[in-house]
Amino acid sequence: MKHVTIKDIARHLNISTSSVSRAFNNKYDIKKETRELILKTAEEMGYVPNPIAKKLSQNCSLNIGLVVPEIINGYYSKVVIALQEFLTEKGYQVLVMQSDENEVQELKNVKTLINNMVDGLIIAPTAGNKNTSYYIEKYNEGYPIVFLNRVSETLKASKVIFNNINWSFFATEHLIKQQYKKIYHLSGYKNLCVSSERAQGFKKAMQKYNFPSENYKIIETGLLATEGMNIIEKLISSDDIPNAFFCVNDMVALGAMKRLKDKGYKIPDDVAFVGFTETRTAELVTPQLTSVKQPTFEMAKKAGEILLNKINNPNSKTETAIFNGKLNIRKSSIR
Amino acid sequence: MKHVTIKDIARHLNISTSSVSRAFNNKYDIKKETRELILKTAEEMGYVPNPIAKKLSQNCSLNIGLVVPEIINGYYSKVVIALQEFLTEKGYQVLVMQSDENEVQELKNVKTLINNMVDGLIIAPTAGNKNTSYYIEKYNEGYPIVFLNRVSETLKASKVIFNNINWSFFATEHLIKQQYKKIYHLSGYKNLCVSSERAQGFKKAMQKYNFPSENYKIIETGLLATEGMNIIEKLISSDDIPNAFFCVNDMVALGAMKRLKDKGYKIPDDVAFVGFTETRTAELVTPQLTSVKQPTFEMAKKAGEILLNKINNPNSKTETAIFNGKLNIRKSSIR
DNA sequence: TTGTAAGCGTTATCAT
DNA sequence: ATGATAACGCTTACAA
Repeated sequence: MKHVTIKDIARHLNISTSSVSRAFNNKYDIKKETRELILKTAEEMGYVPNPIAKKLSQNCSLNIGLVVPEIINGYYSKVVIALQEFLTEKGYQVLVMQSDENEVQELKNVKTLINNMVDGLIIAPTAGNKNTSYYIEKYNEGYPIVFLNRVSETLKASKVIFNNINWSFFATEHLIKQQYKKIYHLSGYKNLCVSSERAQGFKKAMQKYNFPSENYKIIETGLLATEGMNIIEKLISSDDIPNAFFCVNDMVALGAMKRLKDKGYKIPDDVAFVGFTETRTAELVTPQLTSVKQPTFEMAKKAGEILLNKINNPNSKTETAIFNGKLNIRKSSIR
Repeated sequence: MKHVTIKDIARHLNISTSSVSRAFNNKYDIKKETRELILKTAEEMGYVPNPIAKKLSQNCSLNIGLVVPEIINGYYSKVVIALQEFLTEKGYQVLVMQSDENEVQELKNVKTLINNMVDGLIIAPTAGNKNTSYYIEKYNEGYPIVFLNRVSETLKASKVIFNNINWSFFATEHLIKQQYKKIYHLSGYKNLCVSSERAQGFKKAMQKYNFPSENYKIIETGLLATEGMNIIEKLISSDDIPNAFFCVNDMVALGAMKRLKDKGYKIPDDVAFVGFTETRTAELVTPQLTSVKQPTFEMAKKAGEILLNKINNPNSKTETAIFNGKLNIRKSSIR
């Protein structure tokens, strides 16, 4: 159990610790044979460098902090996987913390990670923006931070975001072209910027195609399947079911669809559905759900790239990457 | 950006660093007023203790390593969340690494975490057992490790597992009592112990209720929805569809169910389904899927408890916790 | 090419 | 109650 240290090796070979250190870092002058001897002995003695000590003396941790709203959400699992893959390969370790869609927890996470001396942070914020000013303050002090998703295009910081407005416009347009005449948008929380952007895209399409205002509606729900179910109950009881729903995400769409099916509605004949941010479940339900797919892996990787660039080059400029997606049309929305 | 250190405070107040340290640790003698003065000044100066230095000098990291097969799987997301919650409260930080169902990656993860001086490890192994001997070697050296799930009851190490045999027996029994006469089990990989245990439970039920051997079958598939879909294609083409399927997990069940529905089969009238390890999707499909629910949060927490106990009391004995679940009966399996 | 020694930010054992 | 000081394991000027 006792860790072998650089000193043990030095003593054993009757050389100095600096030589041993050099042998491992291989960037100062050192004789080839000495180096090889050291490495060989180290191997034999079962030496493993102590990263903690390394961090302390180098004042960098080779750790990156990643803060996500929730890991159980397939989208963010993908983000975690993608960043782990990308950053591990670059020699970094990813510390993941999840905020549980809670701003207080999120701020705690960020502070914990900063205290643990991560070299940089990737933050996918939860709804609300109470913490933004704190993050921006850190950002302006030069702390390497990249925001991912759920931040406004106008935020003055490096970020990777999805073109929500355009793609919800396209998704809505698809429903319009399928001749659905009365279309409702189930939106997420108002204070979540991806929600409001998707609502904007929806509205834009409604206006471009001159929908009379009684034929469309934006209804604030949430992000969970149960919330999709609940809103359907309400709409049914007020006898207000449209021909089609465009939903802020797949979970809401799936919940709403489920409840309508249970009540005897036929999908897509009675009511059509389009979701957003494709989940694995979209293909497992009947009918399969039309949805906007985001290039999640690419977006996460891009965030990693921007962050590493900032870490290695502190004067690098603020960088914003905006991604486009793809509308996967399936049976839930075609006549 | 420059971190304020204990030294800065000491210099500023014209006292020694040891006093400052004492003020924070509050376990050595120190005068109340000095302590308060120090804490106040520290606050003002924006002092934040450096955990890296602390780790180095205390030779413990207050980090726990958690290795899971894949984070995108809802089951393991829950494990991550549960352990994060439990361990954070106890003052530990959780480093999550995922193995991507790959034994080589898993071994790498474990070694990375050990090198990073985690105080203990919770390992939820992937399929296969190439690495087991390495883990057991470490375990026997006294390294605190707790295995979670997917390990055999006979493994000589601390572990938290689910009673797969009994609960797949109950799940199968439920189908039998619903009068389904021909029942197939879609099993996972043979070398994954939870798969073989669930297959055992299935077989036990078949034998107890004297099913003739032509009326049941164990078919090895995998753990993914696509694998459930594929096996249905095969069975249809060989005209070999039973009255009911008991599946190794929900994803396989959902995939199989989807494909059968697409082919015009009625669920549960033509074919019934029972899954395992309830997913959120189980309630979103039509009909809703009957499934065995595991007490995931409790199991994860128990693993954390056993681990902390081992860390704080190195002589504590090997401990095994076996959990029971609940069969949530839904429409996919009732006539 | 190698060794010496200071330093990273703490804790903890001595003295005082 | 407080202060010096060594120690944790490693890196890195600087000297030799």
